[in-house]
Amino acid sequence: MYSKEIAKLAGVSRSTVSRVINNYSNVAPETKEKVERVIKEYGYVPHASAQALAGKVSKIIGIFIANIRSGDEEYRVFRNVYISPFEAAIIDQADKLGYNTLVLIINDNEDFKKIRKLFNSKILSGGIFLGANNNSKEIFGLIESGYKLAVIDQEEIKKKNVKNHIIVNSDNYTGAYKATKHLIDYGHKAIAHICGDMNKYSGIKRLEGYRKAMKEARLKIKREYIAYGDFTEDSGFKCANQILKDKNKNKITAIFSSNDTMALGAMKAIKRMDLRIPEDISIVGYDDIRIASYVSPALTTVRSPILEMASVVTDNLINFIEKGTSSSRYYIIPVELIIRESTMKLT
Amino acid sequence: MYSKEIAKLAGVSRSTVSRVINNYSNVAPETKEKVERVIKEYGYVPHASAQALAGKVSKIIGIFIANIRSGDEEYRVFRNVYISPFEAAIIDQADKLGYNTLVLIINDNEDFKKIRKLFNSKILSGGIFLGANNNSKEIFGLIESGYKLAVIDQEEIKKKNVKNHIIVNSDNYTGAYKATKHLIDYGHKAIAHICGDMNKYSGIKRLEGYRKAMKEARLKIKREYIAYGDFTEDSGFKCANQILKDKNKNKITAIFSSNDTMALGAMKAIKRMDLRIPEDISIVGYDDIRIASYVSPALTTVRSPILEMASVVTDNLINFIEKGTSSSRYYIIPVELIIRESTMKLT
DNA sequence: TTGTAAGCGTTATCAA
DNA sequence: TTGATAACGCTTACAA
Repeated sequence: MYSKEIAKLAGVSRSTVSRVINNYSNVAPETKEKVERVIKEYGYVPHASAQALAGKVSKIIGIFIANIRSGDEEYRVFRNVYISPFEAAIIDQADKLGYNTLVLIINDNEDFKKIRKLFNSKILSGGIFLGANNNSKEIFGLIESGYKLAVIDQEEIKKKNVKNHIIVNSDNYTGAYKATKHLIDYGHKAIAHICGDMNKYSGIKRLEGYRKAMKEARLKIKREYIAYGDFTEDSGFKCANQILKDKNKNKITAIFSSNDTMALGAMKAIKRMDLRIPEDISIVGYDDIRIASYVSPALTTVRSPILEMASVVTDNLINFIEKGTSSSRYYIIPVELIIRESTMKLT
Repeated sequence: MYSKEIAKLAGVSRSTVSRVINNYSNVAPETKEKVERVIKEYGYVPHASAQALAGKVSKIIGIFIANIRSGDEEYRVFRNVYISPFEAAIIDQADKLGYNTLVLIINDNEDFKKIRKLFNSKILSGGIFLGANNNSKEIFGLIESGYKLAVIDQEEIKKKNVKNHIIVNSDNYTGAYKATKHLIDYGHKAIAHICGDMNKYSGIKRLEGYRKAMKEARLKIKREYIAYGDFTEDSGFKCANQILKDKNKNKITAIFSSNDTMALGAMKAIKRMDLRIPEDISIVGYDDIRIASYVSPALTTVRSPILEMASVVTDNLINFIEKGTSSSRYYIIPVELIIRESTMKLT
C-alpha cells in the first residue's frame, strides 16, 4: 500500500497525501480528514527509505561500541558490566524522546565505513560513542564530516579542539581522589592501588586521583603499592595477590581498586589468604555495579552516574540534532562515594 | 561523493560502478580494479536508503522489547536484569554474523506501526521479540505479513499455529521442576513458592513445574505456600514476609522463588526476621543472574541459558533471512540447576 | 489549497 | 562486458 494508492482512494494527489503525513498546515481540514481516514483504513505507513532518499531525517541514533579486545572473549557487550548498562540506559532515554537506537560494534576500520554509510544514507541522524578511546582519530574524521556525534568518557577529542560535538565524562579524577581520601581519613597509610586498563581514559584518571590524594596527605607511594590490572575480575585477583604477597613487610592495610569487577576478584584473593575484610584489609571499588551492594561484605565504592550520563548525552545529542548547535559541549558528571562495609577505621 | 561521480572519474557508467560495489561477476578485471581504486581513493560508500529503495536487503535486524509496565519505572531496558543481558547477547551474536541491531521498545500500538514501517522500508530484514507475551496478536499480524520474525519465551504464537517464524523458549517447566525436586531431595516437605508475573509465560510455567514436583512427591500444596509476586525484588521481599509470617504454624522450611531478583528480596526479608539461610530456610532462585553467585550465602538457582538462547535465536533468524525457510521452528533450550549455599539438607 | 513534475542515488532490465 | 534507461516511493518547488 503506497501513497499513490492512498491518493487515488482519497481522490487527491500524492503530494497531498505527503502533506497530510507530514502534518503540513496548507491542507484543507476536510481533505486532511478524508486522507487520514483512508490511511488509517488501509494501514498505510510511508516507506522510510524513500523518505530518507527524498531528504527527510530519521529518528534513529547510533550507539557505537568500541571493540573491547580482551583475548578470546567474544561477547563484548554481554560480558561488559560497564558498557552494557550504559547502552541500555541510552536506549531507554532515546526511547523516551521518541528515538530508536541502532547498535553497532566497532571491530575494525571497516565499521567506520559502515557508520559513514549509515549517516550518509540518513538512516542515522546522530550517534554516541562508547568506550572509544582507541578510535579518536576515526571519530575525529567523522565529526569533521559534520555528523552529529557524542562521546562518553573520552578526552582525546577534546584535546584536539574539534568543533561541534558533545563529550560527557564522569569525574574519574575526583572519584578516585575521594575513594583514596576516604581510606586516608580512616587512618590508612599504606594504601595500594589496582590500576585498570591504562589505555583507557578512566584507568589513567583514576590513577591520577589516587596519586593526588596520597600526595596531598604526604603519603609516599611505594613501588609495591601499584599493580596493573585490566578491569577484569581475574586481573583483580592476580593484582591483589601480588600486592599482598609481602604484606608482612609492606604493611598494606587498604586497597583502592580502579573498578568494582577487579575489587571482586581482589576480595576473593584476600579471603583465600585468610585475611578478613575489612578488619585486615579495607577495600574500595569504583563504578557501583549492581553486585557491589550484594556482595559480602558490601563493597564501598564510587558511584558512576551511568543513568545520569546516559541522559545527559542522549538529551544533548537529540537537542543537537533537532535544534542544531554551533559549539561543542563538554560535561563532567560528578561522582559519589558510597560507603559500605568493606572499609573500616584503622585503630 | 556518489556513484555518478565515481563513474565519471573511472570513465565508466553508473551501472558498472554498481556492479563492482555488488561484486557481480560480469565485469572485466581491469575495469573492476580501476573502479575499486577510485572508490577507495574517494572513500565512496553507497547510499543505503537508495539501495533499499532499489530493492537491496539490509543487514540490520530489530530487537523489539515489550513494554514492561512496572508502575512508574521508566528505565525499561536498563533496570531489567533479564531483558538487558538478552538484548546484549543478541547484539553480540548478530555482530558476529555481520548484522547490526536496531532496538525498539514497544510502548504502545503505534510502535507496531513503526516496526511495520521499518520492515516495509527494508531497513530491517528480520526481528526478534523479547518479553512479548502481551502482544501476541500484533506479532501474529506481523508474521502473517511475511516479515521474518523470532520470539523468545512465548507460547501463544505457537498455539495459534502460525507459519514461518521461530520460537525459542527455555525449559521453564523442567527448570522449576528440578529446583523443587532438589528441595524435596534435601528432605523438605513444606516448600513454598513465590510466583512471578502470571501474565508471563515463564511465570506460569515455573508454577506448573513446582506443582508437578510437589505432586509427584505426594506433597500437599497448602494455600499458604503460594505467594504472588511480579519478578521484582520488592515483591520478593513482601511475598517472603507473607509466606513466613505464620512459620510456627505452617512449618515452611524452604522457598522456591520464580526468579533470582525476588529471591534476593526474600533473602533480605528472611534475614530481617532473624532466620538463617539455609539453616532455617532454604531458598532456590531462578535465572542465575550475575549477583546470584556473589550474594551471601550464594544462591542456589536454575541457570537460564541466555547466551545459548540468544545464539540459537539469532543464528536461526539470520539463516531464515538469508536462506529462507518454509516451516516454523520451535526450540526449547534445556536448563541447569546450580547448587550453591542457600539450600541444605533437612536433618 | 491543490496538482504537476523533477529529483533523491541506487539497482535491474534490456540492448548493444 | 558495458551503457542507457526505467523503476523504487517519497518530498518539494513551482504553477495553477
